Amino acid sequence: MERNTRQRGALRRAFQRADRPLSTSEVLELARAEVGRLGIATVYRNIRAMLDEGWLATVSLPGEAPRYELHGKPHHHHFHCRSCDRVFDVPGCTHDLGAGLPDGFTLHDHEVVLFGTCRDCADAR
Amino acid sequence: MERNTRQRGALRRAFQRADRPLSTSEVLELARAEVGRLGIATVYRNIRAMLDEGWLATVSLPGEAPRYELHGKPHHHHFHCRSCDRVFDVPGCTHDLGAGLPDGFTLHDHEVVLFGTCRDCADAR
DNA sequence: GTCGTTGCAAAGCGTTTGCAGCCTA
DNA sequence: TAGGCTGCAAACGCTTTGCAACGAC
Repeated sequence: MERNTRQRGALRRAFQRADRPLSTSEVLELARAEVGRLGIATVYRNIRAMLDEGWLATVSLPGEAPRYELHGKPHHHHFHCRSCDRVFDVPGCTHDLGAGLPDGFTLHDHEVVLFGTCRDCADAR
Repeated sequence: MERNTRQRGALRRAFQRADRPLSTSEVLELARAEVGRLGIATVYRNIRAMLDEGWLATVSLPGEAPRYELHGKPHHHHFHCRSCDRVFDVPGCTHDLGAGLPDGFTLHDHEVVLFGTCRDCADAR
């Protein structure tokens, strides 16, 4: 039976409050605002548990450490700001990605990552 | 001044012969057919050097170890077969990926990965 | 009081670095 | 022969695991 510990609660709230996918270190930092002695092992253990239970979804970007966000959002892609290294959701998907696929290949799924500069970083200049 | 060692030659030939992006362990295995005592550190050092000199390009897939292929191919995306785990090039890019981007965000670059079944795996069933 | 959970530290694992010896030019 | 290159092993950074103590129910 799962117990509602302070640590677990702080981690869930961190994800719920975030408007973007979070890395393990980002979650650790956010949750430590509530639970000062929170250990990194607890973060990893709970993220895995939340993935298994379907509460979180993995956001893996090419060449980047995986990030995590609440599961169940409608289909969307991700924008990676090369300046601040944060990741944002980009709603919708109107692209015809199956075009140009070699004969005999079957498309099941896709992953689109956009790279550029977010508004905050553009404003900061 | 760069020297043409047996190790470096074996690594270059492995990439030239491959028709798909190779991981570090794949290159190590292929090059060891020529140079039995090849060390993994030499593989990493040479891959980095070949990237710096622009001879190789990184192919990073979400949630996967990076792979490398010859640099200079025209813009293309990658198809990852979930059955045989091989990666294939998909030529062309006709998608309007900037659509739907939040205000203030600037798009510099993008990365598209398609997942599915390749022809070989489809035929095998 | 039980036993799931936590924090710490040690262990793993893939990648990088230090160094003495090797080998190409 | 000089000095770039290599193999080995140790160092590194991130993630996982072992274990005794903690605390939710």
